[in-house]
Amino acid sequence: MTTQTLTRNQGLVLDVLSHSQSPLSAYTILDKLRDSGFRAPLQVYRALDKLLEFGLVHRLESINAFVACAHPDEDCHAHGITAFTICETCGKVTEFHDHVIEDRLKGFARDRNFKTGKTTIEIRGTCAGCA
Amino acid sequence: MTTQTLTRNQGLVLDVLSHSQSPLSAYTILDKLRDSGFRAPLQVYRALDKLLEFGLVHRLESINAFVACAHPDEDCHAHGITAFTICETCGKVTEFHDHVIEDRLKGFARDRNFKTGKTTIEIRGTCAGCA
DNA sequence: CAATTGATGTAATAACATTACATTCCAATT
DNA sequence: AATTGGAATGTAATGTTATTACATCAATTG
Repeated sequence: MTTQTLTRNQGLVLDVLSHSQSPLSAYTILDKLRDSGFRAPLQVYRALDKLLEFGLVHRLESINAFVACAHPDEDCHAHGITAFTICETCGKVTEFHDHVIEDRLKGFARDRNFKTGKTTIEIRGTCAGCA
Repeated sequence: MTTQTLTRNQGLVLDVLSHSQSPLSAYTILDKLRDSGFRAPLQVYRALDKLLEFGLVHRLESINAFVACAHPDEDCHAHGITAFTICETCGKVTEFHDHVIEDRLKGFARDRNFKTGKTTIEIRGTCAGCA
C-alpha cells in the first residue's frame, strides 16, 4: 500500500498524523484540516477507517486517538498483534510486536474456542524522557 | 474490600453490573438506576471511579463499557495485569491473568525505562457459544 | 449509455465523559 | 452537644467522541 493509492482525504489525514509527535483525536485532525476544506467529523472518520484497514494508522483504544503506523512500508497487519506504550506526559507512542505474547493470547483463545478478532495491548505510563 | 464498605450509590452500581450478563455503558447503568433515584451521569461515573479503584469493576477500554470483576473477593489489582476476551456477538467477557505476558510487557517497558501505569489487554472476537 | 461501486459533502443526532458549584452526610475532635 | 473537615452527593451545563441519514459526485464496467 503506497501513498499513491490513497484518495485526497485519506492522504490529508495520513499526512497530519505522520507529522504529529503524538496521537491525535479525530476532532483535532478535523481542526487541522479546516483550511484544506474539511468541514465535518465524518470526513475524518471515513478516512481513518480506510487508513486503519490499510494498516497505515492505528487506533489507540484507551485514549480515543489515532497515530500513524511506525513502519508504513511493511504491512503492519502482517506483523500480527501490535502493542503500544503511551506516555501520558508527552504523548509519545512506541509500537512493538512480541510473538511470545501473541502466542500466549492466541493459545488462551484457542483453548476456549474463542475466535480472535482485533486485539488491543496498550501500556500507559511515563516514558524515559519524562520520568 | 467487602460490600459493607460501599456507599449506597456504589452498591447500587455494583449490583447492576454484577447481575448483568454483559458489559454495560455508564448511561445504561444510569437508566437502570433511575428508579433508585439516579438522575445524572456523574452519579454513575463517580461510583464507577471508586469501584475501579477498589478493583471490584473493570473498564473495557475498547468498548467504553464496564464489568463487575470475576473474583471480587480477592484483590484483583494484586493479580497484576488483567486481560479480557470480549464476545462481540453476545457480550460475554472472560477475565484472565497470564504471568508470562505480564513479564514480557514489564520487560519491554523496563528495557526502555518506561514507567508502566495501567495496562490494557482486550481480545475482541466471537466466543465458543456464538461461533 | 446505464448501472454499479466507492468516495464525498452536509446536517443532525447519538453516545460518552467532565467541569463547576452547591449541599449533605458522617465521623473525629473539642 | 457543637464544631469541623473530608468524602459523598445532587444538579445543571457543557465538552468530547462517534454515528446515522440522505444527497451528490466520479470512476468503472457491462
